[in-house]
Amino acid sequence: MTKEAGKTPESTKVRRRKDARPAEIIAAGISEFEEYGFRGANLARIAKKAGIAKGTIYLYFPSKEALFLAAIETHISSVMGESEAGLAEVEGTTQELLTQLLRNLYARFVHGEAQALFHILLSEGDRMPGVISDYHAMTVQRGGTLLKNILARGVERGEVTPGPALETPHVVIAPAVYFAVHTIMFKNTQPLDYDKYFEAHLDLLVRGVLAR
Amino acid sequence: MTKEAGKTPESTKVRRRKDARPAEIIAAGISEFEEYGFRGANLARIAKKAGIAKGTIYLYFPSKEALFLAAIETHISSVMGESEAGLAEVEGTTQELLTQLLRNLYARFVHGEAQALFHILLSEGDRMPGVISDYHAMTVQRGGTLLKNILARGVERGEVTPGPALETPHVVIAPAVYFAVHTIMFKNTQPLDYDKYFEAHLDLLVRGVLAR
DNA sequence: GGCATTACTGACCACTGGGTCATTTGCGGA
DNA sequence: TCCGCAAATGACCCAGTGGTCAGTAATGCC
Repeated sequence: MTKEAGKTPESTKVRRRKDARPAEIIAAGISEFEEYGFRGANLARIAKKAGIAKGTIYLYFPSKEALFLAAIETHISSVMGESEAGLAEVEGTTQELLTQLLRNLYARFVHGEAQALFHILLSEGDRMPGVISDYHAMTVQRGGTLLKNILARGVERGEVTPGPALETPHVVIAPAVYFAVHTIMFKNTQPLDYDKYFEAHLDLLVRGVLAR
Repeated sequence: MTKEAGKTPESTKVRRRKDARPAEIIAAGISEFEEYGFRGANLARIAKKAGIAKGTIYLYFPSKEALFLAAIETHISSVMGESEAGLAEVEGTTQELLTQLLRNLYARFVHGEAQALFHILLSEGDRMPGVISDYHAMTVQRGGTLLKNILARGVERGEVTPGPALETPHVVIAPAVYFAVHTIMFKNTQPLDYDKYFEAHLDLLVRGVLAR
């Protein structure tokens, strides 16, 4: 998902484009950081991807860390912005809402770029508590609230039976995170069957496991 | 979790102990790799922890990578060995078995050293497909089989209702993995309440979420 | 066209850290 | 006690990389 995306098409000629640079550098940075993480990322390579000299990066960002922060920040809002599409508004049974929410979650989290971001933050989040907080707010926090609302409404409608699991909605989406983790670790050796897994996840939510 | 653990108590005196060295170096390596991961680990620091000179490491291991592999291998079998204690043998209802299995899982995975191992492999597993395979076999594979047996027996007893979730037992333990992931990422900023979470997990298994 | 401004360059610096090896030192045997 | 070997040392080597800066050239103004 990288390659020669945003460089001047023709020319080995130098161009002065002060206002376009930062975004280009950030784009190159995102692709680099996604692929190699923070430590593994290489400034010379980022410069190459952006079609500029290494020194130019330092005209716009004071350090590798600063570029990383800017890139992550940009990436988070881009990735999260997409998934904004008002879910809570949709009418339907709780099961329909949940299914839709989960499909959406899996789509971005398992196949999309959200997974790379997750991987980076999981691996190297220690170095940037601020970013971690933002990330938490935009994912866990927001998703949790949304889920709680859906479930609360479900209880009112008699579609959901109250219980501890509703106050800790984490457990409801946990299997999706597990799927992402499993994919990251084992995709090359022991990949999971997506359809089966998704069905099992839904089944768990619908009826639990133990007979009553 | 490191510090001056396993060095010769007294002395700045050099000692020749060919047979004890590898284990000491591995021990120091484990602690270092746990704290910094592979890339972040520093050979000089490992040597210091082991109470030897850097060069000595290379008398026993040809490279940083080799030491890492040896350390991980040792660590995996130590961590996994502990949890061997035959669970499948215990008599009791399916719910009791599941509860016990989960308690055990949480205990090692959330508080124990298994989490550090998980974190390393998740972050830097790409570089070592062999280790990843081993890890998969010793955790996912084995745990999955165990869980399938428990659930199958539960079905026979009429304690478990059959369904897709039983063929993908991943979803059953997924919340535990989620907890570990959440802990790794957010322990300093947004820690979860363990007891509540555990209860919610169990609740999910017992009765699902949606009313029938 | 000439000039001032400044975006841009890339050779260079400084430092880190994995890996080497000539030298030193502990130790067992004669 | 002395010798020879192998264990251990740590100064050194060098590749990789974040960061610098004197010089270059694009651009806009007169």
